[in-house]
Amino acid sequence: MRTDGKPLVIKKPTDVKRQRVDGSIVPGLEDEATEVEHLLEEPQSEHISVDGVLCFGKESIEKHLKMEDFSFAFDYGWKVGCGGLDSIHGQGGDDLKLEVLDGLLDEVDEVDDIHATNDFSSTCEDFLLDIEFPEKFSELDYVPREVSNFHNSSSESHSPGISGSNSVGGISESSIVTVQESNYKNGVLGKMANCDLHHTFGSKCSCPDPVMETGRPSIQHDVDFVESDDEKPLVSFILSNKKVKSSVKVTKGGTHLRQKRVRKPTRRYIEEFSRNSTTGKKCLKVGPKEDSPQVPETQPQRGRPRKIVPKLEFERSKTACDRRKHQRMWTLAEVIKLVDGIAQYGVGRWTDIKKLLFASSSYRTPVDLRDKWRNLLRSSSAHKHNMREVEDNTELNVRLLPKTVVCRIRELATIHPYPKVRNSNLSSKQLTTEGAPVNSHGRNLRWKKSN
DNA sequence: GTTAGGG
DNA sequence: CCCTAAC
Repeated sequence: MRTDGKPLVIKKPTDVKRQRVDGSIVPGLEDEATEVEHLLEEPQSEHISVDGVLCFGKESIEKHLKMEDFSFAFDYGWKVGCGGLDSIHGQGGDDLKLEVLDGLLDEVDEVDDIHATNDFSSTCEDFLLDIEFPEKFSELDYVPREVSNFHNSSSESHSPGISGSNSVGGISESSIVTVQESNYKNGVLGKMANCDLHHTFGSKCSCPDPVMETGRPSIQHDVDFVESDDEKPLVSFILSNKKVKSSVKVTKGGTHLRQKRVRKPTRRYIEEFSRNSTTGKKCLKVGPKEDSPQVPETQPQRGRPRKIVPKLEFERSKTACDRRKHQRMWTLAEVIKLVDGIAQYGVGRWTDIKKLLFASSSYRTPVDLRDKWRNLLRSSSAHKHNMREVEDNTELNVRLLPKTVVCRIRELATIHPYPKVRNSNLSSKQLTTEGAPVNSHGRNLRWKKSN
């Protein structure tokens, strides 16, 4: 409801789509409807161009589409016989809607863990049960729009109550339909919905940047806009990750939109998006992923399951400088000490070397020793191939080391081949000269300290 | 907790 | 130097 008492009257259907109040953007009802519909549907199109979408509001996407771990639910109801949303929006929004649709479908394809088919179908099942449709949801008598692309993407699952209001004439009063989908991994739906919002309204969206709101309940933007139409469809729409709620209510007096807070996109999404945008590849496959390399649910997980640590994007933007805050250059004495330690204890006993030789150097961890040794091996290995340059003190770090130290490193390298820096002359050996067993990867197996 | 390996 | 999986 507008509080100023001056309802806006918008005549063009496309303009009805959004009104800016309080800096927020109100999605048009039909867009909402489209969104809802397509979240419930299975991508079918083989190849959908999303040119308009990807370029459209790109920044907004990156900034605003920040949703992870979102479970998602719709809660929308409508009044039937009111002429539906079609009467409100007419055909004007179809183009935009298609773009939104395409974007959504691409999202579907991009995200790893989406189980579009199964989950959607199950969702639709629930949906049907809740609202007691006389027919199966997907079989409802939806009349597709004139645009052929709709067929490509998803004409089947269009919500009849919203976009095809005439087809649900059997429902005479508003029904509240709740579709709860908590099984979604990585909150695909939430992401999609969010994406959709900003895909759709990115160009006009001037609302405050809603990024980085992970895990918190959403801010609710109240946005009003007035429909010129007499009918009063009611669409409310809940995005919930623990009750994140958005609702759009369209009444005669106006529309109430409570816009969810947006989450940052997943890391994968960002990578995918940037990859596609940089390579100029804007056509993403939608539908059955025949050769898609990213089908995580079917990939056998090797080894210990990774912890799912929600990584925030700004964590990735740490500079290399920030990452190496405590860098301390290795001195020649330290290197010699390390070489001595390795000669004495062997490769791999980094804690021993640390305790015995670097006890006073608290800043040198066993991992540091290991890394340094790895670098020394790498350098000395390269040194072998570029002897001249090294002797001329041109390129490598090893150049700063005395020849004797370099020779010792190389000698130790042959004795204790480090994985992946193994010397060719030792590649066939299965035992080191100390008799330390080497596993199939060339790794020294741990041996007793009494050795 | 330690180590390997990748970044 | 940091991170993480594997052990």
